[in-house]
Amino acid sequence: MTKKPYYITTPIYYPSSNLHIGHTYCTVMADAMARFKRLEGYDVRFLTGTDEHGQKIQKLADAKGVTPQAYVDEVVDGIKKLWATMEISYDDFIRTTEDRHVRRVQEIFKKMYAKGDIYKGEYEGLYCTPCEAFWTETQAVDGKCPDCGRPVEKAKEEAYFFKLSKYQDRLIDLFENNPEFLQPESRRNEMLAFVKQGLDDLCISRTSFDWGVPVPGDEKHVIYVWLDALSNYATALGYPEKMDDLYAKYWPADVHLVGKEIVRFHTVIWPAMLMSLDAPLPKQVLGHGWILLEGGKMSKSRGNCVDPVKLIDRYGVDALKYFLLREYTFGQDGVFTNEVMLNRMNYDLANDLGNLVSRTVSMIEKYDGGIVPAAGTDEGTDAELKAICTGAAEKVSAYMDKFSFSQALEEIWVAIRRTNKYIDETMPWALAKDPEKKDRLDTVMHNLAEALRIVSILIYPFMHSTSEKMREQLGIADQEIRWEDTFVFDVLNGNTVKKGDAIFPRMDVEKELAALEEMQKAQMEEAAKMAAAAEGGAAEEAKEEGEAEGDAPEIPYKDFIEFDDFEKIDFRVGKILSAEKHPKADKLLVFQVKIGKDTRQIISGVAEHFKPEDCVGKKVLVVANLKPRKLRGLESHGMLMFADNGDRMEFMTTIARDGEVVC
RNA sequence: CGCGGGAUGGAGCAGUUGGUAGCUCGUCGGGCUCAUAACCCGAAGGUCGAAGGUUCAAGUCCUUCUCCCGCAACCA
Repeated sequence: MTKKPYYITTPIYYPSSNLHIGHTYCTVMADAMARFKRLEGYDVRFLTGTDEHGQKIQKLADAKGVTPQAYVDEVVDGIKKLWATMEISYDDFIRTTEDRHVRRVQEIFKKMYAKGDIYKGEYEGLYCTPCEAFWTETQAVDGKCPDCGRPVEKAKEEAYFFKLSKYQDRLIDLFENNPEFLQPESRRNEMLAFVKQGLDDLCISRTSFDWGVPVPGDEKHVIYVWLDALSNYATALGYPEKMDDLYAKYWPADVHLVGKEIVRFHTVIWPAMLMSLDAPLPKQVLGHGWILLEGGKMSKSRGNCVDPVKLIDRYGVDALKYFLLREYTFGQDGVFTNEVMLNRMNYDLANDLGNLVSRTVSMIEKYDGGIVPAAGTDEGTDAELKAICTGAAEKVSAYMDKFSFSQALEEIWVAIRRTNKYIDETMPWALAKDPEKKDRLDTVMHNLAEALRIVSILIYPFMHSTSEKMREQLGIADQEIRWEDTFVFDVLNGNTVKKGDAIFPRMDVEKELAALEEMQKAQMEEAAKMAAAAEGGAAEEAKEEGEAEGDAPEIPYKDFIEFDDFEKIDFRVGKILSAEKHPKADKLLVFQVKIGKDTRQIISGVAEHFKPEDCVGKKVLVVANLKPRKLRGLESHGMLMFADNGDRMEFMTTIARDGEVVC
């Protein structure tokens, strides 16, 4: 009998820094699904990896004074270690810098070129000369380079384009006729709207940096991120050079699991690429939500980042995995707090499951000398217990098919709670006092052991170590774990249980919260230190603390300017007479600033950082001769100076008198 | 009218194709002592953001509105 293939992937992560709990979340889901499908009897292939090219990596490496390869090698090493710690059961880990990938991406490029879907054109964008970087209109903050803050200008460079627009109709068709292709459904509508808006051809090469896969036959170009990165799902299977082995078996992928922020690339660009290649499309793309912290996204510079390794050290892999899978509903954002996590671990793992194992094994040891008795005659409540336990697997499967991890686990816990209840109903301690009821007592003990045996199989895909611990205590560690064994009861007989340590010790939530807070404080202090170090010039130190998404880019020094240039700036002390919100902009504050005899209006984008009333009366540093400019209808005559650490801003205050010159 | 998401008992969330509103925690009361001060039972508590509409029937479909949250715009 040949097993049905099942191919599941995570995104390939960008190793610009260490990963946080969001990446962990995604990978844990993929792992649970992979393990689940294996247990169900599928021939599973689970792919993860890293996307290692691009300008950002090149720059980070430069700043650190190492080659890009050396830089990514180190980070990737860390990522692999994390996955080892998380016991992630991937079958393949692809790195886009690997020869197998580079070669195959070039083949893919050639194929698409031969098909006529790639043409050479001109890429027009905003160019920052010193950084040698192109930015889009939206990336460039206010006509300035987001990296160095210097002005960008419109520029063109020769580039290759993919005729994405050619596939617009087929993509619309895909979304409209294959509701399964993209889940959850809300995302599908979003993408459909996006595609219907009209698609631009996609720029797929760059000449402004060289850390990438060279364009075959035109080596001053490197292939730009998406063509390179998305291809991994196929190149990892050998496509297009070796199609008869893994590719033949596993493509098209059953599931690409991705974060909601990259759904677009996976459901528009990737399918279009495959259409161009005349290759089958993946069966499904699933966009999961984000794990948010109270008060917004995680940010390492704020020090409020959740470090999965620290949580694992403290609570164990299984507890963390359980929490992630149980607490959040797929596709939706969820909020992470230590308290929620600790409570979840206590209630479900320690109280319900751990305690159940503990009390059951104790009783079997006490009443039956540790030997699990054979099945006896059914009575009263036994049938219901059996029905729930043997029926759980089917329900779990149904939920797993929908990627409803949370509900799948809930279903397992229904069985666990029912088993706890069963103990109360049957009152073994009372049975034990009456020798005539020994048969009944044995039956109860047998049934409890059976229930736990089934639970141990059900939880295996989610918490395999815990499953193994349970099976050890139940005395069935040497038996193979098979999904079909959850459908039957009455199989244990005569095996010896052995009480061990609590599989999930109950935690003192108060104490743990305090300890975690302590850790977090240390983390924040460290972050602050790093920031200080960076300001002091040790920019490369801070890079270690940089993070993947949503982080402030690290700030290199600007190029030298002439003294003449410096002299052009007229710094003054100004006193803020009044401040109010800009009526037509959320982020702007309108200040009336007194500089000596002169009072003028200055607008700053700091409404998120200060309440207007808190600004009044401050004496601050002002650039007085900046050319006036209108901002959403109001004129600004100058610029207020702030210290900015990325999250928090401070006025550059002074005790000097307003109007005084700063030199 | 920039795009999108959300609004369900005190808190956090589930609610598949429309058919008596569920779960966990918390609260109150009770039971039990095998067990990790754990377990079990019962109760209180919701006009499912508001208003209309479709339907025999709507948290679930349609329209309008209010309020939150991302992203986008404004950040001299």
